Amino acid sequence: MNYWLLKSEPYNYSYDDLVRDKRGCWDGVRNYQARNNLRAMKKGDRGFFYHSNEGKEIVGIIEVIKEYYPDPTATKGDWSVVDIKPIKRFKTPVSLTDIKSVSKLNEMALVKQMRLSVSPVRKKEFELICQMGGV
DNA sequence: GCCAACGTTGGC
DNA sequence: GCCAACGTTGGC
Repeated sequence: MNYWLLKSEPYNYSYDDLVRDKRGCWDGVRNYQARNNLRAMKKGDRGFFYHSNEGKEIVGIIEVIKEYYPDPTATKGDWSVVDIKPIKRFKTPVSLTDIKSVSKLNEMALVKQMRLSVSPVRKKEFELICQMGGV
């Protein structure tokens, strides 16, 4: 199983919105590297849901429930989406500041490549952050 | 609101 | 194919 991190601005789409909807379609990605990461996702993979701009923290865990298919919101270009569902909300959200303060986590794309909206997470990083989140 | 980092575009 | 100009993201 692989692990991922998905960024969303909470005023566009928050973890609460995903919980309310029961499942969500991760659309609107317009960056090749992020798209390629979406395409590498397998059903059953897990990921973090990160709130950018407001909060700047990982708020919970999601699971990929449908592998990539064409982005219905794309009028041109070759873009993809996956479907996800919420798994568990963190007891304590893990902030970017927290992540930066842990040297083991400083290799994460979240830190090194700030603007990448869909990025891979290593198993050890995933497990450590779950612990930090109280899950 | 500012601006650094980075991606994209287009002239040459 | 290089690179300057421009646009966007997202932390601060």
